[in-house]
Amino acid sequence: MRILIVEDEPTLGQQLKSTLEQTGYAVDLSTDGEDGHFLGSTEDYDAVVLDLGLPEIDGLTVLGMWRKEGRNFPVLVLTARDSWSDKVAGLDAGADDYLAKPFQTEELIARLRALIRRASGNTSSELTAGYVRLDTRSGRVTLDGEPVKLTAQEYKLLSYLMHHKGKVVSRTELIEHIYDQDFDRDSNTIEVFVTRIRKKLGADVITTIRGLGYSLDDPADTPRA
Amino acid sequence: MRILIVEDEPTLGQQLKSTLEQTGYAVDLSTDGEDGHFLGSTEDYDAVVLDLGLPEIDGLTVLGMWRKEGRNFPVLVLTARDSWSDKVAGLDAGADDYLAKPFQTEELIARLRALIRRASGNTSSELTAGYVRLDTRSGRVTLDGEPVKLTAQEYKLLSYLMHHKGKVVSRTELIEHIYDQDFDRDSNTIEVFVTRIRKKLGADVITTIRGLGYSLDDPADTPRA
DNA sequence: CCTCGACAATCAGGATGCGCATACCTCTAC
DNA sequence: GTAGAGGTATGCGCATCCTGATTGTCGAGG
Repeated sequence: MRILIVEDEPTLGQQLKSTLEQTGYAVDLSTDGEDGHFLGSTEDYDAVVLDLGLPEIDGLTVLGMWRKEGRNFPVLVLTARDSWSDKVAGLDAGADDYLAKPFQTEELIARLRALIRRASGNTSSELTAGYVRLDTRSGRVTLDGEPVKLTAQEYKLLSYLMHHKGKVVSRTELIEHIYDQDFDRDSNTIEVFVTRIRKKLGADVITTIRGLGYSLDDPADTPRA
Repeated sequence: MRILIVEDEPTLGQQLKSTLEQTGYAVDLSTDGEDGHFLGSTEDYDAVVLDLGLPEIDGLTVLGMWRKEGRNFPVLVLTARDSWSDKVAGLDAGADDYLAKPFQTEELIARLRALIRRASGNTSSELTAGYVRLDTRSGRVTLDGEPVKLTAQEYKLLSYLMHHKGKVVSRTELIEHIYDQDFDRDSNTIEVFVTRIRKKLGADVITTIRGLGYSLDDPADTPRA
């Protein structure tokens, strides 16, 4: 999962970035509205953390522009001001959630998790597909009830696929959402991790669609032929 | 739009109900968890406002039960307690948003609006023509309900035709859209793939218009000749 | 009505390149 | 130093695509 943070205060921004990275997200950080808007318009994010009190361009304006451009990633708005009218304005401008400074980092993480989960149409923090079960909250994966040990990257890949269950996900899409901005796109890492995951969870969890990408299917969703 | 409010405090509940009704919603009000759970399980709501501090059954429990039952209406949680851990628990239990008491009614309305808007943003990505069904999201094709395995090129060709259902598509147009940039135009690949698709989906899905190109027609759209 | 030319459909063999697996290297953490 | 993880490099097998030849079909004109 790839996150964009737009936060003008460098210390807070950096702190957020590293916290989220430790949690397993790929994070891009932008410190002003213009740059942030550009990134959000050109790159593909799973969620955005947006500070309203930005220099030059107001956060609300940036948000408005994104929505006008058709960008529909979930946006969590940070606001220093505590007036509820600002919050309402934010929500009406297309924000999906907001958080008033100061806040607990745990809460930010929980809200991001909820946003991403919701954006993928899931209501529970548990994702399942066949015998595989993934708890986004605890970061645990079980196969047929038995806990399975996945490495960080394996988890990220599997998590992204499970959030987009049933969808064909291209290799580039995976790379874009698992790694941040600059990463060597000509590499076979994805294939390698797919292989490793298959070794741990069974060959049939991830389906290859030759020439298009990968797909994770829930047998329950596939009406028998 | 139909809303369910589960709130044990009668005054607040009634006040919310009338406010929301003035805004144009149809509102059901329940004053305890058990009844509220029953309503949510049996009736069909567009959104639910749920107080966490309920007698008898905890709001979190109710929410958990709903989610387990597969109910996926958006839920906005009300909490008197201000501890962030409760909020985190709520979000992880499947809440879509929360609001801490006391709150401004305007804010509640704005958030409900946002929730409903978001929930209705599910656009299906299915194209159909006769017995053929193509889901652009999952990249899957079914014929009369039966899944059909197409290769990448077959899929691209079919997809393009279905996106331009009823239109006559020339061979050059197909080549230009399926292959990138320069491709040997003197080649009969398109014909080959048309043949293959016809073999898998039936000869009548793609009509040949001699000298012009191909066309994919939906029998439903074609008044009988 | 038949013939002929042009266009379309089909078939099969061979090249391509995609995806898989495995081994190898680097880096970090302990 | 060791162990585990992430990433790179390489060879192989096979599904998939393309090519080119052949067969089939349509339609106009004699």
